[in-house]
Amino acid sequence: MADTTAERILEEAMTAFGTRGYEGTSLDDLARQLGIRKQTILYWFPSKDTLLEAVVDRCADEVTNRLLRGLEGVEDGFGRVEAMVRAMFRLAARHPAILGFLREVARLGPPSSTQLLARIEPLIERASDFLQVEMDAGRMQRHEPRLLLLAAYSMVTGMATEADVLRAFGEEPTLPSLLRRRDELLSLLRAALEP
Amino acid sequence: MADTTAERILEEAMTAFGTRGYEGTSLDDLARQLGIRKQTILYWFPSKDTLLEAVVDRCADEVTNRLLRGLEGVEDGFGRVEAMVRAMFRLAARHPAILGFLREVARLGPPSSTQLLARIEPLIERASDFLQVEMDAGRMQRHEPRLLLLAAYSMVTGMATEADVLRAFGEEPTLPSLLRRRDELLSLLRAALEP
DNA sequence: GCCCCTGTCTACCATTTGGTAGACAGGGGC
DNA sequence: GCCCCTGTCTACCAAATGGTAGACAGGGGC
Repeated sequence: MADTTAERILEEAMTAFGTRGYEGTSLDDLARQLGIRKQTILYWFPSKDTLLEAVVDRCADEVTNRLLRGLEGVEDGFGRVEAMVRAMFRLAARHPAILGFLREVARLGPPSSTQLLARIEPLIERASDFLQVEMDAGRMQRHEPRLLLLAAYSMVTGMATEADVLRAFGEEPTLPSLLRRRDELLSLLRAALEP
Repeated sequence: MADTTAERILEEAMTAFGTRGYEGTSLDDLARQLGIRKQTILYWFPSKDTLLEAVVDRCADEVTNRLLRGLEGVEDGFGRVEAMVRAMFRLAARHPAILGFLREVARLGPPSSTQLLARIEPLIERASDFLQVEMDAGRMQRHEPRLLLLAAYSMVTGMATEADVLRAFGEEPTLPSLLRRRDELLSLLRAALEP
């Protein structure tokens, strides 16, 4: 958020990597978009790889914070699932490229994907444990917790991004449409989870 | 399938584009992997863009055929949903890169994404109509048909690909694991759709 | 035997890319 | 006033990339 040069570079790089891809983004393009020279980027981040690592870290932080804040004060069973979905869609609305970046990192594979996942794994663990407890207590229909999470994650990233695919499915990349998609996804999850 | 040079190039290009990305794949790499020279590729496909278009067409054909064949003879309500999911997972098992390629095309945006979607749209239309009929007849829980399709599509591509993400969710990229993911996804869909 | 057509290759080329070397501006410490 | 440190820039560079031009091998038609 601070308007330092390094921050501005990170922000723009995340957007660019998330939309045009890592290999599809040249340092010169990035610099032009920022109104600076490529060498200034290389001053702050000694190589393109280093820049990617930094963006990954920043992205992990943002996702983590957003999810944790979304969960604050929400205690009951399905409410917590709903809170997480809402948090992710809020993220997608405010910063559309971030989910695209997540997907790009997954595609790039190690070492970036390993780095990102190491940061996110605790969240997965926690969510998985929570689901297990709820299911054991009979407050949710039984499913494999981790696979359920994977399915939910796929749905969220898919439904929040993929502008062109959306168009084929009759959706416009607008905010009201995004909210409709969120509500539909919640309705699906509710049908699949509530007893 | 014919072992002509053009076919071999298309096959290898789909795999490469789907795993390393379009910009991440150079014609020289591609040629090396095929044991030929780059100029032979440019003989069959006058430019990299042209090659991409051809791969998109081929991919659309393959997905269409696979889905239509999967649906043959399956008439009852949820059975058709299940048949489509099974067909997609069969595709993923036999040709893992193809779903990655779908995703890559979505990321690349127009004109490739437009081209692909124009070919697939009839399928979406048909599936959407079918779901609407089933819901109207009370044989399925009510959801927005097109959004439901989008969610299902996202889940399938997400759960069938993303090897590294899978690892974080405790899944190995093996065939038995793939089948477990398929069954879990079907169980989710069943819970959300059957009355 | 000759010709031409198809398919692959060698030889290049201009542009782009990530990265290095070093000039230079400006501002604070002393 | 001088120094040094920080941050940005100009000037390059070697490698890689998509693409062009054209040589060449071989096989079928006649």
